[in-house]
Amino acid sequence: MREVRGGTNLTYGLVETLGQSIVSGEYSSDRKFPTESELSQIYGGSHSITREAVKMLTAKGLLRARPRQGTAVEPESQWNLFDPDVLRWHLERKFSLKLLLHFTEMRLGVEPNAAYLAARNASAEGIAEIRHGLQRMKNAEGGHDDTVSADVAFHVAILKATGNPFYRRLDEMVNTALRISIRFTNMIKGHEADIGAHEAVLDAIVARDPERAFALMQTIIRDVIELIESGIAGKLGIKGAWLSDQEANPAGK
Amino acid sequence: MREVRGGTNLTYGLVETLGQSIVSGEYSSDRKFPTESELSQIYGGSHSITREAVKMLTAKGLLRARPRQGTAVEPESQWNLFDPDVLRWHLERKFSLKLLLHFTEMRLGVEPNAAYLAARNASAEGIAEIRHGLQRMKNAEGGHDDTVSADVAFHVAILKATGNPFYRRLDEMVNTALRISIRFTNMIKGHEADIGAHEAVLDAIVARDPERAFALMQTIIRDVIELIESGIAGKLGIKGAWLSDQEANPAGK
DNA sequence: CCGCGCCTATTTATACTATAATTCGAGACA
DNA sequence: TGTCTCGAATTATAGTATAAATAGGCGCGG
Repeated sequence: MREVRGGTNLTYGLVETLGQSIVSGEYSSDRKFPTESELSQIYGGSHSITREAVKMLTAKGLLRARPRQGTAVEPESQWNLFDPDVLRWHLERKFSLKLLLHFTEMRLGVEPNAAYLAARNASAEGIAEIRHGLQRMKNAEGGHDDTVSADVAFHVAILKATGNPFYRRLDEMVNTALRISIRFTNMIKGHEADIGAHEAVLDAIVARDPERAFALMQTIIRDVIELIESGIAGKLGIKGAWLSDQEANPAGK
Repeated sequence: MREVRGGTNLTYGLVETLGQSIVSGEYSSDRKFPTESELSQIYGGSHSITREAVKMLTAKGLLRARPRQGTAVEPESQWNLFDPDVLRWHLERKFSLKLLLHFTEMRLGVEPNAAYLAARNASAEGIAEIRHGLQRMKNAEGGHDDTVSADVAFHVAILKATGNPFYRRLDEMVNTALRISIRFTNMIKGHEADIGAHEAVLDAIVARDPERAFALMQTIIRDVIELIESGIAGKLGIKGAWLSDQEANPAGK
């Protein structure tokens, strides 16, 4: 998990404020974005601060700046979606089943294979961390820990146990996905994380059985996907306003 | 594929130069990095340019800047590894089987599932693009196209056909992985992309058979992984200097 | 001798002013 | 209607200056 440096100085504060406003849809690629000069007026800070903050957001793919055209929000297809800050700002976005589905489809690609690699590569420390995550999940069931933090800890420990830097770097993606997911499961009750299924994954990892770890994790996540797809199909009484993501329906604004 | 904006102005030029130098290991987290003032002297450009470039690299997780400490390269664990520029700069890094393995393990997580999702979600245009990629691969076999570009086109078309923005955004990761991979396969001859196996994936997608598409793509990539692991185990006559990645062996510097 | 507090120096952070460069849009001319 | 030129809009770059953060060294007291 990356140390967040927002808010400690003016530049980072502006990056945070603008980043959230962009990812949450307040500014978008089909609407006018303030010029640098306007940004300085609206948010305070000097021209230098504004330029530096705009450059940081440009580096993350959120903004583009051109002489005479000014500064604009890039289409979402240009955003660096795996950037830890961009991921985190997604938590400011209005809940949407479509977005949750996309996140969970990504988890479906990543996490079974992470479990597979963890079963092959995990060190003793790695396994201890997964075990700790599971224990936290059990504690959370009794109200002694935070459910989503515990779930995140378990899954992130598996990513780390892969020994692969790319998987490790997906920790923020999983964190964000799970925090969005909890909003969904809170809506529909009766769908808590299945601790037994998670424990089975840990057992397969400990047993150094990659294929089994893969299959078990795949099942966990496919179940979530089915649930989400049920929601999208209207089978769970979820309101239509939560079906689509903000860019998919710009006319709805 | 993202439009690359390096070199068109001083700030972007400096970002490109420093980014390459960092990712290729010329600057690293255990060695002194120039102060802003030194950067201005070494690379030219004013203080503003230097600050803006440093901020951009900070936004990508490559650098950190603190009063009095100066500017330093972050440990690789902090780098935004899925950042398109960071990925591209990996091509400047010395070849390493370990790094290729990491990339390919990531592909193993992503691409079978991309094929699965493409089989479920691909539009007619999406399928046409995959088909075009395959045709390019066939053309490349006869010397009428570039092998790696064609391979990239096929795989990226599948990512796009998923309809999922996260998968779509992994195009640079796959591109980089394949460009590194070609260096390996060029070393050991006799291991070109298996066009038939790729065609079978397309057929499964066209047939809307997700599980089959998944399995076929998984096989393609597992085969590459086995080959890489053979190389790592010394079974292919690959020299030891190419086994490890640059950060894994700082003492070897 | 060790720990704590204070001061100084180092480097980034911020502000400001000014000019240069890019590029879009409008108007004029052929 | 198309092309070219010019002016304006906005970013890009340069430079100067001060403020803020903070590391390190030194001195003093226990």
